[in-house]
Amino acid sequence: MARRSSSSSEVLLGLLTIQPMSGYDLGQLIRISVGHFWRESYGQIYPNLKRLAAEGLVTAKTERQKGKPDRRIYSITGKGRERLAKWLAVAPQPEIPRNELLLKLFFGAQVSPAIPIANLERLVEVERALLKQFRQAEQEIAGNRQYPDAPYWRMTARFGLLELEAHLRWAKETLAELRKIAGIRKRNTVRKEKRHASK
Amino acid sequence: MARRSSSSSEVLLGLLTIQPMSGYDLGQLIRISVGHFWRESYGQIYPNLKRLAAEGLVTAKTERQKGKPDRRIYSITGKGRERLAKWLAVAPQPEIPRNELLLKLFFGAQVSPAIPIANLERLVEVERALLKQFRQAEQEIAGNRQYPDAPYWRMTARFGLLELEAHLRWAKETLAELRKIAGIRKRNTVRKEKRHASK
DNA sequence: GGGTGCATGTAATGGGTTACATGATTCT
DNA sequence: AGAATCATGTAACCCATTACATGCACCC
Repeated sequence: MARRSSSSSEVLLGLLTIQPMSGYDLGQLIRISVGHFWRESYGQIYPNLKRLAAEGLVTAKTERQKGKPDRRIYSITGKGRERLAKWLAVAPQPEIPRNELLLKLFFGAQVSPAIPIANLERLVEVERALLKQFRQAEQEIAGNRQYPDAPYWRMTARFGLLELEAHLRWAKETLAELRKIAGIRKRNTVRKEKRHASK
Repeated sequence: MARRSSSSSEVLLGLLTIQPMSGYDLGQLIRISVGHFWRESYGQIYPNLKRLAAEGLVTAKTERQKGKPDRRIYSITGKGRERLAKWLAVAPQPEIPRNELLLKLFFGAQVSPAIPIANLERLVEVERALLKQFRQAEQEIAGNRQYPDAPYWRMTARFGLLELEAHLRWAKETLAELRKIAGIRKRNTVRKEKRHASK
């Protein structure tokens, strides 16, 4: 059967250890806290919360609001914490994520070098912006001595930082190589044109 | 509708530019060439080849063998090359892959530091082995001046190498920090025990 | 004799995203 | 007036992996 144990409910349990929250809150928090290595859509969050409640891993209470829709606030239970701890102890098996940029680069010879160059330049732009955000965020978390979780949060942030830096270094060296290839191709083209002209 | 254009057929087209191949061959080749950033299962390859043939992007002929099952050999057509080129020109949008190891580390405070430490040590082992393979493979591709694709293959291999190195550096520094945390926790535990004993 | 490799294919299953529905409030 | 935010939820769809089916040959 090999159920592809998805960890989609476990993120919810994990974040609920910080404090009780609604599904909507969880969605927000996922984006800003673990967003650089984990995504969850609401189409996944809401049904999973229901399942967790049915299993007794979380409890829910409805909070009425004026002008705004009701909120369902979920809290993790003792049983939920046990489940979380058990999941944490299972060694994560290494996954190979798909990387479309690399795949396209792999077939780069099929098109003009201008195309992989443009793709890489776009990547550099995006990642440079991300890097800036990251360094700022790191500073903010750095001073945080409140939560016992803070050191762990810093470690994952640091991962993102180092990976980004590695990507940028690679992109820089790769762009240089691609431009060299483009240069050679251009010179060849020019030479061919000259030959044609002088013929 | 937003069809999540999956690039699953495009890998096949791309690899078929190297030479005509069977679905089985494609599966093998995917694993050894782009395997470190792209996976494809046979349950995906065979139906996709059929679809590509129906669209006229590849042609197929059956090759009889003695003792072994027949092979269906696929070749890319002119139309297929066009499709591939068009796909290559579309800028890949950055994807955020899920990383279970990081997710578990993020919630590391919920359990004994021994657990994230063990997870990281396992990662280091696996990635060190991979790194060795990578360096060997790089050497082999390095001398390859045959294919015009070779430079591009080298670039993607280099990406894998730099990323692995970054991961290992991060793991090393993170393990050190985790061990420090484990040490402090141990000392505290000891002190508490002493206090209890002297009480 | 039993495992592994070659080779193709389909069906079951399940994870996950996107789109849609609803509706009040607040900002531009 | 119209867009965005808050808030929950469901249905449609899609993509992908896994399991299963078949069958011969080769090696230990």
